[in-house]
Amino acid sequence: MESIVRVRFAPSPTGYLHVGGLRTALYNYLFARHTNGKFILRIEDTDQSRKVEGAVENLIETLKWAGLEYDEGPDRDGGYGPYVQSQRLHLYRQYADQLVEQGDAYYCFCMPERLEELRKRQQEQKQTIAYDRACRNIPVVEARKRIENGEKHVIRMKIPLEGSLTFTDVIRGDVTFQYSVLDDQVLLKSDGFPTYHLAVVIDDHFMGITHVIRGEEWLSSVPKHLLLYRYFGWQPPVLAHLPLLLNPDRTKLSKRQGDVAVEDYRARGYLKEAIVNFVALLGWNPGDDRELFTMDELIREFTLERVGKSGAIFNIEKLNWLNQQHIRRKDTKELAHLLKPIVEMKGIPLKSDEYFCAVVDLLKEKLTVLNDFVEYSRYFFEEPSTYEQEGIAKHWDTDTAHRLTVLLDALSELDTFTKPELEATFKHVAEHFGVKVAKLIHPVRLALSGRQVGPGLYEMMEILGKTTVLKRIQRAIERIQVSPM
RNA sequence: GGCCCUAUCGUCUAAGGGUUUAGGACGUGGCCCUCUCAAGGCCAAAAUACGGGUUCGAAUCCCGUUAGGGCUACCA
Repeated sequence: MESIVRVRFAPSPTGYLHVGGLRTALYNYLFARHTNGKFILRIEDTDQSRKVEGAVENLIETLKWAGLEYDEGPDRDGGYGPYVQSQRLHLYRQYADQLVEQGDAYYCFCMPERLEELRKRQQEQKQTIAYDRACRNIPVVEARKRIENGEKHVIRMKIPLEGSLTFTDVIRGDVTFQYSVLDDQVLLKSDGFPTYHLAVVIDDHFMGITHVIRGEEWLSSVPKHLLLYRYFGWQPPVLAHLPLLLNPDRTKLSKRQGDVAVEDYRARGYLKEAIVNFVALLGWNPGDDRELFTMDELIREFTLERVGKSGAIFNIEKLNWLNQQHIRRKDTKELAHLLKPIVEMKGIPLKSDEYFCAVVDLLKEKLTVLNDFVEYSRYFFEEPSTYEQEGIAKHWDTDTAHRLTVLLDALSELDTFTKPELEATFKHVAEHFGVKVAKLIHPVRLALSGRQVGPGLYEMMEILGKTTVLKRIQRAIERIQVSPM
């Protein structure tokens, strides 16, 4: 069957992909995949003053990293291109002119300074802030003459002077606006670029967009868009306005109150699986108690009907937990592949792939973020440079030195250096001294890793290998004897 | 200021008029397990913003208040 659903993610390239943007993109993506529709990426770069070099590439890279593959976009033509608004300028001009021709829009020659002053005055007098429609009644013939004379101008849409408009939003239900509170919105700026409102309507129409799924900040401009659809005689898409993502203090999620760029989370060692899972759950739930989802499961379960209405705070604690869960579930080889560059970047000498995987397998259940691995695993790759002070005080004394010496002898006798033999040896030596095995384990862990906490000691020893283990215990004994606590 | 949206544990949320002593998860506290740390298991504290209706019955429907948010640009 031919697919009919077409949705788009339409960001402005102002720098990086925001986590709120990621969620919008994700919901669009999930909806498209769930309905066997198309997911389209469109770049909304109509504000020349906010252009940021490399932002588009960065956006695309992050989107792909997160696993949101689009069917059509700037670098993937689907016959509805171009997918960058600055390359569609002729279209906007043409349709803006058509609206003027029809009498649904007009040329406006008001200078920014006058508008600024108007706003200021309205604000002081506590009036509704809106354009006073000074140019609305200039005859088109006269306006054209002024344009020919080189006068700067914009094109504004005509809002009906009275009446109201009601529309249905999939998430919010029926919403009504009085025309009287709407402004004669600028559609085409004096630099020939369209404003968002004109461009979004024209592009969504010509790209065959069936469902507009975007942030709630757009809800109040819906009447303007719907009016444009009516002026053009086009069928408007289904609308779904998503609740906003919030800072811990309930203001709109922003920089300065923590990271908002997806790439920052990526750099801090969060898995794409965890981030996707997490933002999916911010405003949507499957209707039961499940919380851990793969992308495929999200695609299967996602519906707009289960999207909530209220804003959600971006809570890092839950993300940490999800990241931990996804790390534990990840295949060791894949995880090792992700971890390797992080460790390499710190200049830590890696050993064989086999050795590295063994370490990853042992430590993966202890990681909250990937970057934790660097410090958790360091002693597997290089000699510990220091021993934790508290550990020395707690676990190392002259008695220990004596016990370790005996243990060292016993260990050096071992032919196979695996958990069962190690366990038996420790038990045996502990019994010989009449102490608990813990009395040996803790000092040895400190000797081998320099730390008080870590994975199971026998597993650790198995990976480190006999030679390294004996060497490090010997070194610890010497250290204790030099400066006994 | 005006318009619009929203309102259940600290946080994410379930419950779509009776199945509810309002369920789950994160986080927090306790216990168990245990060589440490995690993980895991068990337990606990923790919410329907407030006030009116409608109804035999309201977290759920209506109105108001309050609070928060969004919009109010030749930004998106």
